[in-house]
Formats: sequence, C-alpha cells, structure tokens
Amino acid sequence: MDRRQQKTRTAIFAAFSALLAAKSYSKITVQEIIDTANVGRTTFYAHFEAKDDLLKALCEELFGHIISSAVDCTHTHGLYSDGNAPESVFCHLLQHLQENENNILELLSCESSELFLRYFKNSLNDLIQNQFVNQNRKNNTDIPQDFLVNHISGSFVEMVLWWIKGRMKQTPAELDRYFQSVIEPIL
Amino acid sequence: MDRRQQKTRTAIFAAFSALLAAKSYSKITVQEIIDTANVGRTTFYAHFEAKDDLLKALCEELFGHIISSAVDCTHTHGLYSDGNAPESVFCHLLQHLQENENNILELLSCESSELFLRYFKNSLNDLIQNQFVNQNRKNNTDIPQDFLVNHISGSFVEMVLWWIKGRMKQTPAELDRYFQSVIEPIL
DNA sequence: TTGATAACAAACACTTTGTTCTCTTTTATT
DNA sequence: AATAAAAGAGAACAAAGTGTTTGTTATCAA
Repeated sequence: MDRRQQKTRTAIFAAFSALLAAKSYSKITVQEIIDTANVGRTTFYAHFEAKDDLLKALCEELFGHIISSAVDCTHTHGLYSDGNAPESVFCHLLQHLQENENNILELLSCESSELFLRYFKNSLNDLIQNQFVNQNRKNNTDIPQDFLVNHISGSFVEMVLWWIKGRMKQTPAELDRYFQSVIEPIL
Repeated sequence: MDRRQQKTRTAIFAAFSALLAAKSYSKITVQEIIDTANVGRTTFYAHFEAKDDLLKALCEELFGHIISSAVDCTHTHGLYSDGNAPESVFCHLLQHLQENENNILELLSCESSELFLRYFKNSLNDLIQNQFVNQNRKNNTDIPQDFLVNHISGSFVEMVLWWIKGRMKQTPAELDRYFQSVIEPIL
C-alpha cells in the first residue's frame, strides 16, 4: 500500500486517540481531528466516511490484536479448564490490556470508554462461544448456553470497566482470581 | 408549579421518547424535538440546557420510579435472602420493565439503549450496595465487596440488554431463575 | 521518467446550535 | 374582574460544523 496512505491513516488515528483522551467522543469534531492530524479535509473523507467509521476502524485495529492473541491462548488452555492454571484466557487478556499497546488504556479510561467496551464485548462473545462448543460443561443444563456466554463476556467487560475506573489498583492476576471466584462456580 | 411548564415538559419528553424509538440519540436534533413536541425553540432552552440535559432528566424520571419501588421491595425481602422467594428484587425489577410504563421498553430497545442502561446500572449499584451492608454474606471474604456489587449490578444490566436484544422471549420469572443460578452461588 | 494516485487548500451550500429580540397568552393573586 | 408576573411563540442571528466539489501540487511505483 502507498506510504502516503499509511502515513495519513496513522496520523488520523493518533490524532483521534489524543482527542479521545481529552474529551468525549460525541464532542470531538472532524474539524479538530484534521487540525490535530494536520491533514486536509478532503483527505479525511477519502479515508473514512464519517467519524463513526473512524471509530469502528480504530476498534477493529485495537481489539483485533488482543483477541487474536487470546484465541491462540485458548488453543493450549481452555477458559479455566485446568483449574488454577496461571494462564487463563482472562488473565492473558488483562495482561494485554495492562501492557497498554497503542495506548489502549487511555481509550478505555476516557469518557467514551463504554463505546470501546461494547466492541470488546462483541469480540469476547465470539471467543467464549467457541470455547463453549469445544468444551463440555458441568450441570446447569437447563440454563441456555446463550445466556451463560453473555453473562461471562458481560461480566468480564463490566469488571474491566470497574478496574479502570478504580485506577487499576489490582494486578491482572488478582483480578483474574476475583473473576474466577464468580465465574468458576457456574462453568 | 405552573401547568404550562408541566405541559411543555411532558410534551418534550414524549417527543424525545418517540424520536428515540425511531432513531439513535446522536442523530436526533433539537430542531426535531421541538417540531415534534410543537414547542418554541426558546421554550426548549428555557427547560433544558441542551440535549444531554434532556436525556439525563428523562432517565432520572424513568429509573427513579423503578428503583424506588425496588427499594420498598428490599425492605420486606432481601436480594435473594429467603431462597426461592417468588418476589426477589430482581424479579420485581424485571416485571416492572415488562409492564412498560412510560414506554420504557422502547427506550431500552432503541439504538441508544446502552445510554439508558448505564444510568440504570448506577441506580442499581446503590440499591445493591445498601443490601450488602444490611445483610451479612457467606464466605468469600477475600473478594472485595466493591467488586461483588459491581459484578451483580453489571451482570443484571447485561442480562437485561441480552433479554431485550433477543426480543424478550423469556418471562421475568424465567430470567430471574437464570440470574439466580449465576449469582446465588457467590452470595 | 512518467503516468497514476494521494494530498492539499479554498470555496461551496447546507444544517445545527444556542442566543436575543419582541410580542402574545396564560397563570396566580388580589 | 384587573393586573403583574411568568411562560411561550416566532423570527432572526452569528457561529460552528458537515460533506462535497474544483483545481493544483507533491509523491509514489513501475
């Protein structure tokens, strides 16, 4: 791909991230984005249809990495299959978040964090769904699998939200233990 | 309070709700609201600072009712204190939602449902927090209460989201049973 | 080197916002 | 019933944002 395209795309992403750290998504204007990115108006609209499009692209780029590395992780271990395995998928995900590649943490701490967590949850849902079909569960056969998958991914995302809002005082391992204590009994 | 104020306030709320049922919050303009409500521009801004303000006011009005009736409920029963009590707080809340006063369901089914569910979760948090201090829990003493409260309110809200997106095929009682099965083990 | 592609700036028609103004209607009080 | 106070209507406004078009310049890949 053309180097120029890459450059502007990166510049726009960077500008957008920086702005998101400072103010809420809904209050960011295209004007601000192109000013910050130092990019022409025409150029912006050549790359993205609108602001929503940019958000979507950013999310895909960010969560794409995290989720795909988690998928690799589930190939060796299950969700929590071998009891106290130090490398549960959830712990892996939390560590990934803490490492803060691409300043993902700033995005998840910003006013619009929920916007991102929705994308995150959708990806998680697929991940967990696949785990369920590969892994035969305990009892609870009268509770729909559908519901359980949603419960787990939903709880995880809500936990991450709680973690971040509380300034991330816990380590990924600690958090993983909390999560396991509320999820393991129903698996 | 002046009847005129009440009338316009109601008209604006009704118009806003109707619009929310049709399109997402971010795409609704003040112009549309005042046209639908048949209210002068000046009047709108005399009542609300901006669109965000209106949303907040609507949420407070809607969830105020639901939560306060749930608070009454917790005075007689605990969260799930007496085992299979048919009137758990959660079941009560779900029934309230299903009754669909003020068309609350349309709001929770609309594109901007998550906006409302955040408000809902905040109110729920207080409710559950209070239950926890009045009620001595099981074991699990090494898991922060803070975390558990967030887990419960978060899971509940995620469940409601799931319920609504799945066109509410389950009855409140069924849903309550699902919820109990994933929450009761950790209480 | 050259043709294609991307970026740019400026201008555009348009919409939305929030405010200000004047005038009319409704309300509560006496 | 009369009246002052409060609320609403309607028009007009500047300011800011949106998305598109046009013509020009810079950069790339082959």
